[in-house]
Amino acid sequence: MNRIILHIDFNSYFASVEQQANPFLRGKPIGITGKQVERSVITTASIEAKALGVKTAMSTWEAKKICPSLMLWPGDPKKYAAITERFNCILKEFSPNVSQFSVDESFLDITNEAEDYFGATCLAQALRKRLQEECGEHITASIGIAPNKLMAKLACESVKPNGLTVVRSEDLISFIDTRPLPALCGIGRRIEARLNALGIETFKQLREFPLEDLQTEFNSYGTWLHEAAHGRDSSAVVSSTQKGIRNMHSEDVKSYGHSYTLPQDTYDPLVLKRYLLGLADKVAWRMRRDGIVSRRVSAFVRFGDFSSHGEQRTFHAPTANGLKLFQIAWNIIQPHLGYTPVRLVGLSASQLTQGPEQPPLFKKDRKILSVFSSLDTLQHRYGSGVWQRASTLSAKFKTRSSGFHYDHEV
DNA sequence: TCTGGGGTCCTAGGACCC
DNA sequence: TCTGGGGTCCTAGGACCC
Repeated sequence: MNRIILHIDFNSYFASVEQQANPFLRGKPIGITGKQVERSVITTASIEAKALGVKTAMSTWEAKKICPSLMLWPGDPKKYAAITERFNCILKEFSPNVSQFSVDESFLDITNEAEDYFGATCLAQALRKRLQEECGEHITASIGIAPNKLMAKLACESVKPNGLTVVRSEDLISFIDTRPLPALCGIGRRIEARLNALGIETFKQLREFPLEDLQTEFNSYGTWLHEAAHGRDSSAVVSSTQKGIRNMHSEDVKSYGHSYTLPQDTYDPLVLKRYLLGLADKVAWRMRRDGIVSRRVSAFVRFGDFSSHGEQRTFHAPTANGLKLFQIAWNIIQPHLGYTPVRLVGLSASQLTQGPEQPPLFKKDRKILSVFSSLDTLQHRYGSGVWQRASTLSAKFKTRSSGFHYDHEV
């Protein structure tokens, strides 16, 4: 049976959320950035900013040069995620099969709800109306409808902003042929260049290129490209209704990570330890919240010259203990310090399994664990940021302490 | 005077086991 | 004195997405 898949993508999401919340920002070119506005990139440009040439991933410095009237606004990822949670509740009113693809994109399998493409169009219009009522007129979405996820996303991409495109099975090929290669989710800069090198510049050429030669060049990815050029994609919309947004990660998420660009590049190991421990605690808290433990840590630094270094370590007793994650991460990073100042530190935990950590052997450690359990309860109730290790406070607060005893503190 | 922060998947090669 | 074949686990690195 033919499926009907709907892809929805919120236009200039972070910028629209800010404009909806703050009338002063409406109609103005704004760029949402990372925490350190001056050392960051544009994560989302408002529609007005896009019209003036500002693009996602541009450095803020470059964006300002192109568009001097651009207002830079540090983003608030937690706020956006909370709003996404509300959107997802609305989407579930329209189909039980909703799969969140990113913070501002979701897929819905509406085969049973819509019955045919006319029904699908009506459903899409009703969905959009419902979203407007709930979230306000400044937050708009584009919708693509097609027989599979890949094509629904391609359709959605073709009508930004605020459009609705329906591609029926019989129109798939002619539709694909109107799109450039990089419009497909899965063809990035490198893949495009390699395709071009084979003389492939359009989907028609990709379709006609011998499958075996594609496989020689791209291995299994060659098969995928071949299928995509024919408009085929059999992947299912895997619903996350059972899990809820909070816990949607507990089942299939593969890693938990955080990274942080420092306010200034630094050589100071104490400063780096402070941030790294903060990141480790954030990662550990999310794991405990979701009932997950990890047995692999990767840590990385980016230096002032933008070279970077990272390594992974696997261990055999899975943990969700921030201090343990930190210690492993520090052991990875520490040997590489000292020659070039550090710009960014990051840490990620993977090889995840369900379940509580093995209770520690020693009484002292069990005591620490119970303290964390209480802190987790607090954090659950009042949100993250409700507690912080003394050692992760900025330097001026710990001038009287005896330095940084990361293995003795709670 | 420069480039965020969150993820996923794939491949290749070495170690190790049976 | 030579050295199979299958499988898993681990690390490094590269590509992609938003």
